[in-house]
Amino acid sequence: MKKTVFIFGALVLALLTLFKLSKYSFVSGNTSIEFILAAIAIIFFVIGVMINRKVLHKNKTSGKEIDHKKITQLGLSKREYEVLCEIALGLSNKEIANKLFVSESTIKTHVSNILVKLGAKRRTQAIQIAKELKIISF
Amino acid sequence: MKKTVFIFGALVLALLTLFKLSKYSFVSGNTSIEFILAAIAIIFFVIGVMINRKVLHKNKTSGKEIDHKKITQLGLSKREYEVLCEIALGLSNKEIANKLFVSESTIKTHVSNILVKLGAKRRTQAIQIAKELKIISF
DNA sequence: AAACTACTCATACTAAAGTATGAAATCTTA
DNA sequence: TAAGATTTCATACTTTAGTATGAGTAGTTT
Repeated sequence: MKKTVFIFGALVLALLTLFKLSKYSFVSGNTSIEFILAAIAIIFFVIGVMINRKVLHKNKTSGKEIDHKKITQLGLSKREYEVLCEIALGLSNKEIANKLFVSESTIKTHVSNILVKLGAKRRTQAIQIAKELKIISF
Repeated sequence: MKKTVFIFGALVLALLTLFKLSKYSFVSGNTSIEFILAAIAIIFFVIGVMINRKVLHKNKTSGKEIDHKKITQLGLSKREYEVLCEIALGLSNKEIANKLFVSESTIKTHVSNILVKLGAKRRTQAIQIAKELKIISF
């Protein structure tokens, strides 16, 4: 809300400034009217883009931003979270082990811990839960 | 690409039209310069919003609309697609069997066919591929 | 130093997933 | 009706996933 007020304030200020500038250059005759018009067009084009981006940004939270707080709340360690991301990519335990340069049994340990912490019975369910908690990007 | 060219063409045309209008009104003195400036500001503001919306719209398709054509292209039957959706929800074969009132071996057969048709080795990978192909909602 | 946490690894086991093959019933389409 | 696709089910098998337990190492905190 504060940002919206600020943006509209800046918008009004820009408008008034351009009015004064246009009148001044109109009197002095130094600056061409085309330049003023082009400047206004560009400025308001940019303002339109920026405002629209901010508005649409709020509706785009789904599947993008990750809730890092929830990760620590669940007690997931760095390594466990890493493994969780690889699971979501569809890799097997052996493939994850090769990717992270550890043994498969290590990955199995991590996976077991992940399932307990997420309250999941299977890795596929863990993916679904992680999605709902917004702790993985998809 | 064609749309981009069209939009920029319209943009240039609008600019030129406003230039002529402003000069005409400047000579005749009927219309105030403020009105012209405000009109330019509003028009380019709207143009900025519209262009930005079109650009962002392409990135917002993720996780919403389902590509039904691709489902048939892959040769997935109704039942197989049903099973695929249940897999994505994190259910086990036995749970899917109970939900759809069939035996577990039937689900296994479906799953095997799904994996072949999607080119996946595991059900977790099938979920990932189905996501990328936009054939499941998530 | 001792306690704690995270990470690592192994072994042995159970459970689930996935493959291969064959077969029967249903439904659609030529 | 015959051919083809879909759905269903079973059995036997291999592979992967997941559990339980124990244990060693490294880094951090008290």
